[in-house]
Amino acid sequence: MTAAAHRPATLEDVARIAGVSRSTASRVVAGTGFASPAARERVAAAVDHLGYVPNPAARALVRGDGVRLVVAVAGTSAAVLDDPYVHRVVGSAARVCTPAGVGVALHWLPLGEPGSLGQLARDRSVCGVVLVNTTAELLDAVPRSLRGRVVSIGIGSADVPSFDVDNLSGAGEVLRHLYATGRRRIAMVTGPEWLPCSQRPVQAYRQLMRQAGLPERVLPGDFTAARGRAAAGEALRRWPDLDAVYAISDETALGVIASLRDRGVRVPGDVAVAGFDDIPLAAMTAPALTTASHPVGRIAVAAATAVLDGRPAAPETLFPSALVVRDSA
Amino acid sequence: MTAAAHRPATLEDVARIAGVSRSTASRVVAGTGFASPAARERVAAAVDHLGYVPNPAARALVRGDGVRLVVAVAGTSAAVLDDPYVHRVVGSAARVCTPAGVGVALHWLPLGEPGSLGQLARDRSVCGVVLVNTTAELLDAVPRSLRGRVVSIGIGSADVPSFDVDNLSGAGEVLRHLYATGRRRIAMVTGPEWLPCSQRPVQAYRQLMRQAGLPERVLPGDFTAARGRAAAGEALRRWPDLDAVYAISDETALGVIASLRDRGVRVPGDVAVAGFDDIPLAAMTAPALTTASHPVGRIAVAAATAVLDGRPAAPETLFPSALVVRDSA
DNA sequence: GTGAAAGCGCTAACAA
DNA sequence: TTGTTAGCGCTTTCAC
Repeated sequence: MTAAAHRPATLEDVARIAGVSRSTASRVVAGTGFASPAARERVAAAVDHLGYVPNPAARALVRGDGVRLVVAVAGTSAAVLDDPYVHRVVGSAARVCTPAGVGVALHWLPLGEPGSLGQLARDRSVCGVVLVNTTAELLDAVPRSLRGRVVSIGIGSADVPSFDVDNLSGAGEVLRHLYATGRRRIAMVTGPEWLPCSQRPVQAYRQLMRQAGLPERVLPGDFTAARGRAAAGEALRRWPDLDAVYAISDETALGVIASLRDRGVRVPGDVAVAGFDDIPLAAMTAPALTTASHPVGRIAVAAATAVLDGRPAAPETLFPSALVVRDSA
Repeated sequence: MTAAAHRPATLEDVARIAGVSRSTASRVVAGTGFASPAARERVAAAVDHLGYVPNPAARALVRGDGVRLVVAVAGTSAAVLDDPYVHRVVGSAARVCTPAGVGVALHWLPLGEPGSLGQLARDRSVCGVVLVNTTAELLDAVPRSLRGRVVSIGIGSADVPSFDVDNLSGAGEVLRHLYATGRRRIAMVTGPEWLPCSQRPVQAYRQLMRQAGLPERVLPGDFTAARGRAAAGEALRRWPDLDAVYAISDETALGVIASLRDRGVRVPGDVAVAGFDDIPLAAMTAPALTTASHPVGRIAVAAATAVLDGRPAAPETLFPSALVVRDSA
């Protein structure tokens, strides 16, 4: 790697220096096809000498396989793109895509406008799509041409493999823990109503409550701490005998705790609170948060890798969620 | 926008349908150069009819301007790429780059291996670089060929415009607040020692302590909550008369508070604790965290936009940091 | 095993 | 104002 040539080297330069044709140079650089050991060596030397770096855009153009992986987030407003969860997904995806010479783009998918997916499908620079917060409606609108290069973090469909945390059993574990520690008046703060993947934990909740003959108390949420604050007040007002709150996000749970504290309700003494995600700060709060783990990074990596590889993925890949018992419940 | 043609339309198709040449179609689609109103209209109709989406990769190839914006994070290990702060930067950058047809890539820049920047400079698919956690050494190693398309979030140089929070005055404000509320034995938990942009707050600290005739007590940190826990113990051991801790990240501050609480030290009664960033959860903890705001998203957006635009940016753009007084100090 | 040639989708001179 | 021509950097048949 020589000092910066002012114009970055191209494969043509490499070929010339190595005394071979561009085709041969291409074969050894891309590691595809045949080449004599001698040629191999001389090309390698030239690459090294020139500090040659292949241009993924040119390669993608000729092979027709795109240079951008799109993370497409469904939601009611573009504000969903500011969500910390989304940023974690994008960050992890970017890390995986970099070695492949692929960049990550971040799109908002307006609910009820499934047409925006067609746009992505017709953009030849898009090598694939990772859907986040999908709905059944959106899944149905996935164009044929996207098949095999689209996956979903959340619910999936026949055409769209899904990667998600096993939130059904995760929720079950948390709820059983609440029950086992004597809680009987358990309220749940859910995710947005339109979001299918937040329905699973609700199912788990309803089922368990029914089995145990306990009242079902569900409050809609949106994963934010602010909503947690509000929900706690509402819960207390509607159900004064409340002895536990299960929130579907750690942020929300912390909001619940903050609100409870402000009102002089002790946690976990009077009311136990549990969350979902196990964010790093969950261990630092007072009381430390009881929650269930959520390997967002690993899920995003798996989803992005599946798109990049282009191999047919399993219809559903579930990542385990583990109960983490701390102080709040 | 017709139902999905199986093969996405190209400019050629648009031109044919519109009955014009490819160049004319290109001119009206790209909005560059002349075209008669008639041509304009027919091309627009064809685009609409075909659902044509331009291929940014092809465009970038011919214009020589790259399809990826690289977020390059310096650090001692690749683990820096998992940092929530980095993810926020990547997420915000991705959002800005998407309309331009540019994807975001995430690179680790090993400390002491400035050569890795050359690699990026020679990759023609890279339209620009946003440096994060830069050092002077790295800045000096920025290749000429990157000039005009590289910026830094953190310290800058003659060739690299910097975008950063005004952490000097932010830190000053926090420290003055601590002093004004009667704290006199103030310890500071800093960022990594090799990281220049975390030195500014330390300067502010040392200067203020000196002016006030107070002891200087600095502990190295790494922005994590875990380090905060450890640092609190260390501080208590070395300086039993401690009455305040100023941590350079909210996570660290929350770790400090957790550790203090475990040891029976009351916050803010015995020891006040302040942080830096104002993460959303800072308002939810007990006690709620006193801190200074840090508009990471806006900074990242400005940095990415500057790279994308390619216009010469001001050598230094400072974003204001505001003191947020809550309960912990 | 290797090279010549064609072309991915697009833009930018240049001519008409 | 428009079309023709020549590529951008790379991969990939297809002959040799």
